[in-house]
Amino acid sequence: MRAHARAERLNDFEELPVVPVDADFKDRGLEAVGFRRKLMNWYRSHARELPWRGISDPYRTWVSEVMLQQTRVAAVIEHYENFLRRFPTIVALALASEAEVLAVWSGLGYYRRARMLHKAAQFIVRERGGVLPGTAAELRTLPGIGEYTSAAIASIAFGESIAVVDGNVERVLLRLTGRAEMATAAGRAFVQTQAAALVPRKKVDERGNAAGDHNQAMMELGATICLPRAPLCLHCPVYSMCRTRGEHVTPPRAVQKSRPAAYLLSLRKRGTVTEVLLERRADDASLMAGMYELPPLPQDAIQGREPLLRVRHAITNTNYYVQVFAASGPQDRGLRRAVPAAKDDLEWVRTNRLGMVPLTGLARKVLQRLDVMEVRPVRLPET
DNA sequence: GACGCGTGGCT
DNA sequence: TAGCCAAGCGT
Repeated sequence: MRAHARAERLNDFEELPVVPVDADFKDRGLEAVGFRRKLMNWYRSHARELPWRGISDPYRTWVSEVMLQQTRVAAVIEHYENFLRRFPTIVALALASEAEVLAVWSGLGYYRRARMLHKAAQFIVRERGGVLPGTAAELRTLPGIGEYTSAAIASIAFGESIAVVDGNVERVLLRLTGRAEMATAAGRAFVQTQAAALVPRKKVDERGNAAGDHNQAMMELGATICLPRAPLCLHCPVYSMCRTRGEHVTPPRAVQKSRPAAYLLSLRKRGTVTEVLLERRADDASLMAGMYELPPLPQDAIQGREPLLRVRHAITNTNYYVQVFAASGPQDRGLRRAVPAAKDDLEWVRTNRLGMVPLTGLARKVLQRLDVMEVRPVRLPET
């Protein structure tokens, strides 16, 4: 599929400015000094202000990098501050239960990340006196920290001169070097070499953390300018060095599927407290194991009934069209009996405790939307 | 090396 | 409405 970025983004212009390509870097590689200068000048005036920028606590950098794996910045911002208020240090995280950690992570997705972050914190406290390792090689051995995250933490938090290659950097470098379609093993190896050649060698420059800032600038360029579908080439600081300039194909996306889903909302009063019926997902479930959700209802149980709420919920490539049915009155006993779950998997939970329960994102969304749960779910320890 | 793992705002 | 998108990791 052709990228139409050029035409779409040039409404007010006759054509792109004609700028000669700096050098024949398709074979020789990008000219590093000039590239870095252009990139960093742009980054210093255009970098987004994000809560994890300009901090000096490696633990916070670690948390932010794990949260950012495959996750939008906006979603991370919503959880980052909350998480760090609840678990301000590695020790605090290590001492928490896994359920507490998952409860704060609820809604961020990829819950394995939270479990591995928790396990790594416990390992660090047990084996390393609570101190995060300071090199990429050591970080790489921790659960949940792979090639990308180890390089990101090492360069951003500790100034190590090591190249970071994420999806953004890969896209930027393939396009810059005229290999935009080379999404192969050879292409990735080429990108790694290019990225390594561009990282500043000096640990610290007159502006601060040379390698960490460079890496963040590369990613920022991919995230805000060199976009996957429609790159904003007119705003690109290294346009003059680019071989493709928006003229390249973009890979097709996976097709989306739609599926119906139905859940039961069952509330009961116990004196002054309200309780909601939740179902705990199996520990061996492939998706969201051990987390809590509203009890699912079979489709044939909801025929002819009006839902209390309709929401859409997207999981990977499937859009779930979700209906929630209330069973608060005695007339709805039939609906409650239609829940196929085993009794052991069902649990009445006080609504004022929902913030401490590891809910699935969908359960959290539904309970908040129906005012069963506060929007601010995290309860701080009594201060 | 391929696959499975979540999410929700935007259009 | 339904499709698109976005800072990886482990097996």
